[in-house]
Amino acid sequence: MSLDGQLPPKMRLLRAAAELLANSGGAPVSTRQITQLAGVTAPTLYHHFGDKEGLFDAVVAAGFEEYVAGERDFAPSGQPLEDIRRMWDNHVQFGLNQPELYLVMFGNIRPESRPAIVADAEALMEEMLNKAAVAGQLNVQPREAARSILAANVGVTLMLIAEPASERNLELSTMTRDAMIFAVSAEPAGGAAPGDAGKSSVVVAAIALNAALQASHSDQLSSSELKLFLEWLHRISTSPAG
Amino acid sequence: MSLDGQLPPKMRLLRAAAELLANSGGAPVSTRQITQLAGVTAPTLYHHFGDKEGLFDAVVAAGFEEYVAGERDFAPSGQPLEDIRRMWDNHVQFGLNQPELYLVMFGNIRPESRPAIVADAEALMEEMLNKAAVAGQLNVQPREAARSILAANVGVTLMLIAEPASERNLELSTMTRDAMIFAVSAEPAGGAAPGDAGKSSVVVAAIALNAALQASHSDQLSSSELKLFLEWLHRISTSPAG
DNA sequence: TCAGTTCATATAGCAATGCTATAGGTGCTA
DNA sequence: TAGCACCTATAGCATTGCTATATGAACTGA
Repeated sequence: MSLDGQLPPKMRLLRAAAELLANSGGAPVSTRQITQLAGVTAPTLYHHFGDKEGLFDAVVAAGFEEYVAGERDFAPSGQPLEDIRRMWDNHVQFGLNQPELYLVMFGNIRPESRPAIVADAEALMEEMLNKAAVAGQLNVQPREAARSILAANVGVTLMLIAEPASERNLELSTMTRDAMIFAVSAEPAGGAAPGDAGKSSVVVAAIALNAALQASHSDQLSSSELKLFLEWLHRISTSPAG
Repeated sequence: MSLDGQLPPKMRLLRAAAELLANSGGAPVSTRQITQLAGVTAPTLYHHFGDKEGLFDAVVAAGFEEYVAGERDFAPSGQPLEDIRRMWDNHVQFGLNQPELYLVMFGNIRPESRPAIVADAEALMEEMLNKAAVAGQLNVQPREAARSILAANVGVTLMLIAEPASERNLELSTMTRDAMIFAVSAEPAGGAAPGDAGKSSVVVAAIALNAALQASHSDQLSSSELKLFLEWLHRISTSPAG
């Protein structure tokens, strides 16, 4: 029942935890199950990982590597928004392929304590959205867009995981995905802009400018400065004289 | 330390569980804490609720009543989509006001076992969206729209709960909300339709027709029938002769 | 009035959980 | 070989959810 007898105990613990987590079918996984499968006794676990949560965090870190690899492993298509779509789909697929791991990563929410993984995922998406912003394809700041899209992405994935596998309808995902991307994009395939339809191309240009500044590592506008900047631009673009 | 000595033990257990849950700050709540605060011993709990989860479900049911009351307690504005916005905001506010309860209700996801509460919330939103559909304001079937909007709504609320209270930015909510509502609505304030911009008013009319049939309690189209129906309509509306 | 039945609560304790105080190897450097 | 740091095991603690069993109370039918 022990796992790969010759690996170091730390690795065996990691693998055992990952395997049990993946096959637990939602049931909680005990430290005793893990240590037994790893062929190790309890203090070894706590020596290496401090906590049960510490061990799980380590498993999650490995899972996150896999997730990030999936998010990066397609060549940039040159159309950043298309890449965002693929990121979304990859996110959902990762969640459905490894629901237990996904739930540990994204479903273990506690008030006022955000899992580090969420911040990382946001950064990943923001990075991609920055390219869209530089290309003048974004309606809002990349950070806000990333947060919004990721929130919807997580929500959809959780819903799909919660559903019986036979009833899962990926249309929920694609529909929500396109809605979110359309909402943040400056140039929809159809024509007009969403929501407050007054958002002019000046705003888009300003966001693109800020993103470009950020990409060039030069001094950039603070969020409050950008807000004021946008306000001025908006006033100019809608003034009778302008 | 006991709670309202004269209420029946069942009620005392419910109140004790609710109170501990609300003030636990995310820490797990034990049955011993609950029974002690309720001034009752363990078997009483299991006699009335069977399970710890059974007790929590009962607490959730009470919380859900409150939630539903919030969702219904504003007069229909005559603009269903505006009511959907209020439902969304009420949902988020409920989550932020009672994060622990919310997490038990919507955050306790397990693979392939969807909390009953989610289905109820979906039904609630679908009901409202039906009015929009009858009014010809919907781009997709009410059920799909409800699922999509609710998924995003839950995702956003979970994100906001996970954030430190000081950093919470409700713009994330309003932005995502408007994006989702815009995506499912037939007549955006601006002009064109989202995504596949080819969706004609014929589709909207068909959805409105189906919703009206459903509301009138007469025989309605099955989802597969509707799909075929829509396909025909689409073919007609895009045919050279039409 | 009183035995019988049912409901509701208490006593005491079980198995499983996460975790740890303490001690025992094991391999290195001096 | 002595000393030292690192890693692991024995054994056990407190807490967890839960229950087998028994006791009390309230009602029912004769």
